[in-house]
Amino acid sequence: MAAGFDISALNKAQREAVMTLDGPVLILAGAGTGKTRTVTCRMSALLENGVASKNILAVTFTNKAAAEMRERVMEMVGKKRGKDLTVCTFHSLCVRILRRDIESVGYKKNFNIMAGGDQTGIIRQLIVRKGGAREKLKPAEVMSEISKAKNAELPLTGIEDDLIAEIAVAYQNELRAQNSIDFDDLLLLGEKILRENQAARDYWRDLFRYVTVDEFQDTNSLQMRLIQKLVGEPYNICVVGDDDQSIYGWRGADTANILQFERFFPNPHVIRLEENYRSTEAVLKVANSLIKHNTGRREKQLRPTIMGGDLVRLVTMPGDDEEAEWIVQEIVAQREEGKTLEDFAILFRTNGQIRKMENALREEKIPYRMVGAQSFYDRKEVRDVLGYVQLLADPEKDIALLRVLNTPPRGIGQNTTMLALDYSRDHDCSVWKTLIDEGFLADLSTRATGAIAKFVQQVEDHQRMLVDGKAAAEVLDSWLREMDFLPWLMTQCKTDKERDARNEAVSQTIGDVKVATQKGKSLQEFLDKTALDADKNDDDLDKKSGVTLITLHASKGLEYPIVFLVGLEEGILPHKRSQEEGTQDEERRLLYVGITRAKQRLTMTYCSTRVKYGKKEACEPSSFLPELDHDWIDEEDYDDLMGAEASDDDLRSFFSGIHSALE
DNA sequence: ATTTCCTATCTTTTT
DNA sequence: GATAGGAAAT
Repeated sequence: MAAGFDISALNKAQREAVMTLDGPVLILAGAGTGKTRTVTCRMSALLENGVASKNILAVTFTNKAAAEMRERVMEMVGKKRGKDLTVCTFHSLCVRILRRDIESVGYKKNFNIMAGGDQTGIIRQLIVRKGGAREKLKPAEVMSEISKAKNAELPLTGIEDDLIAEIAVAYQNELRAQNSIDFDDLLLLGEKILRENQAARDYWRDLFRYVTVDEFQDTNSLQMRLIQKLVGEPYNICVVGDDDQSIYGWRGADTANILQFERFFPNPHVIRLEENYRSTEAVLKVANSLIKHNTGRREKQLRPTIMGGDLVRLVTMPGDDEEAEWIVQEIVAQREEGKTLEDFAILFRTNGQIRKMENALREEKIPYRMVGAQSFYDRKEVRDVLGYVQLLADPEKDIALLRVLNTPPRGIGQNTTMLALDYSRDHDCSVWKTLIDEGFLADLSTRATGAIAKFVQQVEDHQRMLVDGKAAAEVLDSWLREMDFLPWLMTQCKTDKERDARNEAVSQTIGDVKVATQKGKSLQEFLDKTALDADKNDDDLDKKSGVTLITLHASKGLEYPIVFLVGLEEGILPHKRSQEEGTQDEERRLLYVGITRAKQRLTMTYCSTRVKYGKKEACEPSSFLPELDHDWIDEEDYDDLMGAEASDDDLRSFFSGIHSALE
């Protein structure tokens, strides 16, 4: 028996989960109840009981969660035995299914995954072309309608708004013409293959005999259907979830799936984990008092194992400046008590709230790490570099070609680009083919043809270097040098900080190419991975030290000794939009998730004023605040706190500041 | 064709 | 208060 796998360390319910290996299992795991531990132990138990690692599949929602789960199982059973485990997201699972059999649903094998900015770009173009610009149609709205239709298995033509339907159909045609699919197609086609192609279904069912789905409350109906197709008798499926932590309703997640589960997979073994090992009683009392205001949830109580604890603090701030400054001061003060920066997390509802906090931290020279801000792969310079990689792999991918055609500027402007695009459409060929087409070049000015010839030459030269066996990363690097990409990029930057960040991003991308190709991956495989790896951040987050700044959404599954939950104002949490859409329950769950991240200390703040769009506006306290159990809350006011501290702590730290400055 | 300067719009949350 | 997209100037 491998070390590290100790069943006696588990409680009764957890042990039951670990020992029930066959048949459908539904684990209802409240926040902080040792869910990950239970699931990883259960997977180790499967291995202990002789199930081959290649027959085990665990599906998660983020790549990060997948990596973490894999690592923890490996720790328990050893690298060798866990080697062939499949732990991945729904989306990467579907990529595997599609790579094998996509031809049976009418796409070519070397399909392309369309995500992020490229997707928005296509939609934006189509909005302009179809005349949606004057209706102020937003790409995000169109995308969300398309996504809804796909997830509900409805035809795009059935979208209610005629204009959006038209754009949606055009969008799908565009993707099809590019042999590209988007995130939703990934699931849609994966499910379709499993449904229609019996050989494929048999193959995957035979391979994955034991399936685990993490964060089950976040599955949408399409993912649910996919699971159904993937898991056949004897239904060795285990799902883990908590309806109180369902915060992705806007992406189609449906807690009804937890109920559905019992219909699709008969007589599941239901196990409830309600004993919380993470937070103090005070934190849990407040969390429970909030969540019980939601209707239609499975009644459950998180039972504390750590009794008492500091009262939850609720501090009223005059404005968002003071909020940021005060929190930073708190961190400084508590650090002196021996806490490390990694113990602190600041949680907020919207990304717009980050900046003030960042500035305040930087002023005090406190390092911080950010989660859930802009995705690495959505950065302009990274997508440009990836565009060039795509060109090396296949110049007929129009989107990539158009993206870098004049980036950096090389004399192929809007006019020429539009002409090329029209020509390629008329002749039903790729833009690349157009650029090397005599018939097209004949009508252009010598200046334009010269610029195009030079570009085409570059592409061909570097493709040849690749064929000649030169490493892809080197080819890419020399090409970027040849076109003075970095110098040009630097001129686009305003600050040194920006220059550093972009420089770093570019060299990291080149490094990523190097690593991937050294591992024997093709360039196309590398590009696929980047498309799915939306949660990749600048550096490995865990390696970075400092205070964590994180959105409530991104914080799910994480825990911190000391949590600041900021901006508890009506319109922010609950978000203004949720009132219009009637989704306050989800906002309440979001706050619940935030509260239950805290292990020891929780401080919530709200501001009487906040700067929005550069204008100071008055704010109301969040309507959730009166719902909280005030027996466990200590209400404080910024002015009182500062008044009191100025005569005491503040002065002391002021003088110690002077003291250290003189040293 | 490219740069620069102005203006309208924006803020949920993400695989 | 940033940023993207458009008009005007180079």
